[in-house]
Amino acid sequence: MKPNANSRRFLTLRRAHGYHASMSKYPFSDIEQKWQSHWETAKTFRAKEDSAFPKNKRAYVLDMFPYPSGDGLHVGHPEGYTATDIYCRFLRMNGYNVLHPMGFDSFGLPAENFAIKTGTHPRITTAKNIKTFVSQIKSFGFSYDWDRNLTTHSPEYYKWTQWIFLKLYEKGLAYEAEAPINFCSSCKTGIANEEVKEGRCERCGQLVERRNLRQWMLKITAYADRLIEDLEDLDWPDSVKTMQKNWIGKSEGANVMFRIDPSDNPELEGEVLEVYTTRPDTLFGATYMVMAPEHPLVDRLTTPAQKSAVDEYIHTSAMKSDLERTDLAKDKTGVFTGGYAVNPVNGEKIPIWISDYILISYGTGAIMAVPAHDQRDWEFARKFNLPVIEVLKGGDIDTEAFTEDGPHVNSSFLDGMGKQEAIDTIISWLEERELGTKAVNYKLRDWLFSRQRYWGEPFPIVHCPSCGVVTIPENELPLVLPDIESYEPTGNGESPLARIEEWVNCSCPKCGGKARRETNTMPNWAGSCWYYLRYIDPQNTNAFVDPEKEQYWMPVNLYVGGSEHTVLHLLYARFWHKVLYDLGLVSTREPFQRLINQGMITSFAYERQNKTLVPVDEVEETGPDSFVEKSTGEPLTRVIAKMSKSLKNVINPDDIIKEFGADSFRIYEMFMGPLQVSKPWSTSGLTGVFRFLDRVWRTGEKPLSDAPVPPEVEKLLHKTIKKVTEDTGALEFNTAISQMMIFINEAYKLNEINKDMWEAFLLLLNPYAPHITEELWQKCGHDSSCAYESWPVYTPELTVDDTVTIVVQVNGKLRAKFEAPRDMQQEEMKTHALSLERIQELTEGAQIRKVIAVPGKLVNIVVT
RNA sequence: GCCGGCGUGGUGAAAUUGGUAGACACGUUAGACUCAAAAUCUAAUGGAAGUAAUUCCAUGUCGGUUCGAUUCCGACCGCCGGUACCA
Repeated sequence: MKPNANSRRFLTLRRAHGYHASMSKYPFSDIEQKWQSHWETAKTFRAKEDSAFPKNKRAYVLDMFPYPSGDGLHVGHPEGYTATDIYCRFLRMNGYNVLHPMGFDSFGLPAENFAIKTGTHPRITTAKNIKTFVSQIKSFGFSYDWDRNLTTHSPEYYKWTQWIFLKLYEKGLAYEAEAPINFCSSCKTGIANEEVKEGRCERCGQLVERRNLRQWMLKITAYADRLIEDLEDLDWPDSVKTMQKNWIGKSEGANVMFRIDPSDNPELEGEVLEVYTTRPDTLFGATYMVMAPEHPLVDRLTTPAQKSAVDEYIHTSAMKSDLERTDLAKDKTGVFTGGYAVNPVNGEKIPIWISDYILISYGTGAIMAVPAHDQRDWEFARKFNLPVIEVLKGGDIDTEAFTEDGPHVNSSFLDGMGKQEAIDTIISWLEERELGTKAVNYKLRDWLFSRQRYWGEPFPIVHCPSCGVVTIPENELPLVLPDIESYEPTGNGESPLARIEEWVNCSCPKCGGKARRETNTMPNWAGSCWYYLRYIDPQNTNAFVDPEKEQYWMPVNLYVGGSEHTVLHLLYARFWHKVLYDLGLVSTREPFQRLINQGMITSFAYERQNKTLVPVDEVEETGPDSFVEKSTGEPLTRVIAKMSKSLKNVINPDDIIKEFGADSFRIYEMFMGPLQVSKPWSTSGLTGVFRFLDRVWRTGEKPLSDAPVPPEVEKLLHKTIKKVTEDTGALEFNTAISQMMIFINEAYKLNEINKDMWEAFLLLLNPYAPHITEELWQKCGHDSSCAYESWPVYTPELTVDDTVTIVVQVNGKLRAKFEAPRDMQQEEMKTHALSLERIQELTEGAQIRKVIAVPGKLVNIVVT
């Protein structure tokens, strides 16, 4: 998974504010190193499949693994990782057996592009980057079971990626196709529709062109219905479910056969043009047909008189990129072919046009146009003066197409019916006469599963002149990626592997004759489609996962990652998982039971009047919320933007840890706001949590004793336990932290600290700030880690106050307050409120219409 | 355009089975400590008026429901993310 932003050293506004963490005596650096190496050598967080834990006391908590880019970790990564780490530590202390692994999505283009530039083998670059990532991730003190670490580029791992591909192939879900694909001339590779952003390559920004190349495709469309249906039972955000549904884009309608009129060209006798429509009920309103320029019938339908115009149109649309084709959307273009079709319901002869607003890849690549009831058809008809026939009453078809429901007119046997009834009727009518069928279409296309690249999994496939496509036997896996001399693509669209003669030429596993290996490699998504299963049993050499272990841990109870993977990664992984489920290889229908998208960490940026952005180092703060550009003095507005190198607002986590410590970093990222929303980084905000931890440290230096806890502090402790327990379980870390701040602000005022109270607080704080709390726990006289201590419990009676403040309102406005016992009854509240001097003043002379009392809250007096 | 999300102090934010708007934190101001500064500690801090008690205004805008709306409903405005003629 690729990072969105790149980390780079950045001098923060911290110095301007004069705050420097090293001025304090809290020795975070020593403590953090000490405990990190303790956890590592003691293997504190190793997960075992211990049957003593019942199923409901096991938790699989997963982070989306990173692509190990050369830029290292940026501040966005640790946000999700910290959240899951806090949750895991919390669960362990609550008696759960927790599986919490980390690994690397280590095949991918950047390492290969670097190889092209420098000649360094991607394996070397990747290993180096992973080393950096591991040490960076470890510096946060996350409680991963590092023994389960995996990398998708290692042969031990991709052996099983290849093995799963063979299963897909055996099931008929992988096939070859010669298809026009998006080709990036800069990456020299084919790319999926999903990787084309606004007509440009998502990775390099190059305009994408179309090319015909032989490709491997995965039949994800065969699972479209189940991918929609099974969303139902998942504990995922509704927005993600909706996006996946929209992406799959199921629509129901009918395929309708239109006979081609052969009167001008006898060769067309018996030829049929099939269209897909969601509105077969409007068939009587079809006044023309439109085919995609790429439609196979275009050539034969075109009359000699129209040939030059049609050829030219086909040529221009082929030259257009997808971007241009869609950009010109508002202004419809098209050409008449000269051919005619016959409307099956009434025998009318209607002209056939071609236009690039019809996509060859959707439906049948041709439509019947009903301009009265489809806006696109309406625009097209208006431009080319084609007739418009109203077949549903209710709209004004002179101004726009009417797409709502209404009674049918001009439609013979459908007249008077509503939309749904007419659809059902016409479909049966068509089916009886074999002129059409009910049909379902999806926006989802099959998954283009090959890349003409080096740094990916080789396909376990051989092409034999006599046997055709032959799979490599399972016992010969992995098919190892060979070393090569040059990483440059061949330019004709083949992968660099095609140049290694001794690798490409092989013998056919079936007939032993001369054969050639498949030279495409798998896309980056392949490895990330099943990594969560391999963590369960990463060393297994006999199977991709042991079934018993799989059943022990699956499904993933909580999956946390960025929303950029909402559609693709999550859809692809669900697809593979369902295939494995159908093969009886995994026990759950879905891989990820609960999903959370963490928000993006953004940054402040400064905008000129003309909406251009100024790099942070060019900005001067002249007052509260007022900023000017240093060089020009132009006033600037502070806005929120993504971190970017050019704006110089990228934060490097290493710098922050060095200056403030990992515990501060962890708590700050959680304190910024709710996990799910995006929030701007502010280093000055970080000082607040640093002060909090420093205050914890100083409180820990006070004498510990068994001195009685003042009653109000004891109550505060129990309220804090309650709030932190509830909020941590609900992943509402920001409010839990705020409650712990409230507690420490009181506790540090005491001269002596009660040991039991202090230990309870340390355990509450431990998931958030594991290093400082381990150290303070040890100072309390314990000689082992507190990672598996029992979570503190609160006494419910101590979490509520005996007296509450009752608010008195007059006509809904706050006018007075009084203290009352928590259980004061409504009548007494009313009497007391009305007796208050202030209220008597305000209600004097007025008529009291009504008095409302809400126990424990307020009294509202309505007067006129 | 469509789909999804979000609009609260100078800043990050809190509070919703409808019941004290602004917890906690940053910043700012004043004070203590200090030769001085930093750090630390104490206090104040939504806006306006008033010596004060207190009053008025305030959760994007307008309207509705209600004794009472940041919370529910309707319309609109703005921002962010996704998507692109899917017949």
